[in-house]
Amino acid sequence: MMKSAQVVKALAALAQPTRLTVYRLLVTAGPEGMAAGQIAEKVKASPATMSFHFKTLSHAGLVESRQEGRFVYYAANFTVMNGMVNYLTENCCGGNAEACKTPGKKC
Amino acid sequence: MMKSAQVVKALAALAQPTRLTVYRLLVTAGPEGMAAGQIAEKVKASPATMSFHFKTLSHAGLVESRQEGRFVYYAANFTVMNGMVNYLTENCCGGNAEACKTPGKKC
DNA sequence: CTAACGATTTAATAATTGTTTAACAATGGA
DNA sequence: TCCATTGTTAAACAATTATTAAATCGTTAG
Repeated sequence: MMKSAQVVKALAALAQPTRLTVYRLLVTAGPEGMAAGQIAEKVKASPATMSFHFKTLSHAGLVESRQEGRFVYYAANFTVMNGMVNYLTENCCGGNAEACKTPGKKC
Repeated sequence: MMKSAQVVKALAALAQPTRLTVYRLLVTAGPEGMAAGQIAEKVKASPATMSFHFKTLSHAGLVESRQEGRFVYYAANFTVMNGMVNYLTENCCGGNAEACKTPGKKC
């Protein structure tokens, strides 16, 4: 089970428009990821701002990076996000799915 | 489809230790929810602080409230969280599940 | 080696967020 | 009605966060 502090960190990392866009971009890109500059261009942010955001996402464990020549590639890591979702939905309705009267929710 | 701004708001609402605890408490409590004071006692926060956090969660659409006598009951609303999760995982690996090499991830 | 390119770091600033205290509603029992 | 109970609101302050500009680090082509 993921620790509360790590979940908070992951949620905070995604709770920012630029980072949320970046993360979704990387989710779509798949395991190969994208180069930092390529992402920066897509989201229209300066290199320094991007580095700041990448650091936040990395520190939260949501993305991983690898150097390839002069480029740094970033790729999404789904493990933390899955852990986050599981943490949030744990013991829904006291573990009793039938008690869950919220329409559209599959406990 | 949920809008980016709303997803950011929901993520930000959950990206705080006290609010995350409160939300999980309400997820476990189910549709009946819990009284504000009962929650405050559980998470050891002052009434004013709780009101501030409830407002943040409500404004994000993550919880709903109803008055019952002198008590205000709060209950989790799963629709926004489901929308949030769908927004995050949309188009994983370019929509090609076989391209998803991340272990443990079910695209 | 030198210069250009891609990205990160640092320091400074502006904006946002969380907590506290005190004052203010609203409800219901005596 | 009076008063205790339950929560919310408002103002002030400390702490955190996002952005910018300038300097720096690594890599590779010439």
